[in-house]
Amino acid sequence: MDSQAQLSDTIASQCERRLSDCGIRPTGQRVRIAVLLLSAPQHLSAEQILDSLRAAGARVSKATVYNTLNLFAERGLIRQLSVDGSRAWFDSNVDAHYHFHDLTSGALIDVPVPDVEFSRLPPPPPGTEVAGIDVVIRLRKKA
Amino acid sequence: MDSQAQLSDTIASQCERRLSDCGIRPTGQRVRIAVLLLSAPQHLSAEQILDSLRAAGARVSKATVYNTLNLFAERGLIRQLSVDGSRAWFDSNVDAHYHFHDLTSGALIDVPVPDVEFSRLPPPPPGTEVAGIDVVIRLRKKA
DNA sequence: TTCCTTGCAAAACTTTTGCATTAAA
DNA sequence: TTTAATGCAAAAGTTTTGCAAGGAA
Repeated sequence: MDSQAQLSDTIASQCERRLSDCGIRPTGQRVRIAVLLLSAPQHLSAEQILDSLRAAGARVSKATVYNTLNLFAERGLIRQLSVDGSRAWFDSNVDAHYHFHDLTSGALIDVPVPDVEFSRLPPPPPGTEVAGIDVVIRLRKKA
Repeated sequence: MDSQAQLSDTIASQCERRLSDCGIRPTGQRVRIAVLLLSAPQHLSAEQILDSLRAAGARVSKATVYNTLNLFAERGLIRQLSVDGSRAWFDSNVDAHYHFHDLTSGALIDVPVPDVEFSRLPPPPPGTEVAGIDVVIRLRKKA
């Protein structure tokens, strides 16, 4: 076994562990998706994940990708974002953070929490409480 | 002509005027959609607008509703929002503002700009400038 | 007439679902 | 063996598009 394969095994093992910890049975497809998505903080669409896995030679169905992403999101392993109306983006960074959205390229860039500070926020309407705050800073090319 | 009809005429005339001012030819369907949407600050989906117009007896097609909403948004008469992945919401309030998003009911509520104050914001990446900032405060039922 | 708008249907796209098959414990 | 996951295809939901017909200038 070369070091590349060994490294992959390690990552796969870590992912299996994370899935198990969340009460998710670490099946082949789920681990593959986890390895792809959880290896680094990133934003991927279902289509990108499907293409990536198939390009790597895996046999995966669209249904499984969606089922898996929804399951991961439900268990808090990933976060589903709605920044543009076109499709969902799946964010492997589940720590609180915000986003730049580059309108030219469509790219999403993480903004760490300490980089945004609110000195005033409205009180939530009666009977409700704040579940979370999403901030999307839209970017265009500088004039 | 009763006062109700007179009032409607006035609103329709105002809408026609706004469309003309934006370089949009004020056709029957466009004015109808403008009257519905621009009469008050609100958030409507394409489907809601279609249903509303048809319930009022108008002959309108889905294609025209979408064409018109896209045209209005392009000209800055309305704003298209992506708060949940399910569909687009069209906001007749184009002044800068933010939103509460009630996760229980799905309702959107405007948050005036002065109610949110940033004491710190990240600098935009090199070569870009901030085109706008969207803030969505998600609400759940209070425990 | 000429250009633009509309309606309808179909297409395009993303996401979900039903069901037979396969894999996991 | 028993339960759950997968693949495939089809369905569902939203939005766009092609094109013929209708309306405005």
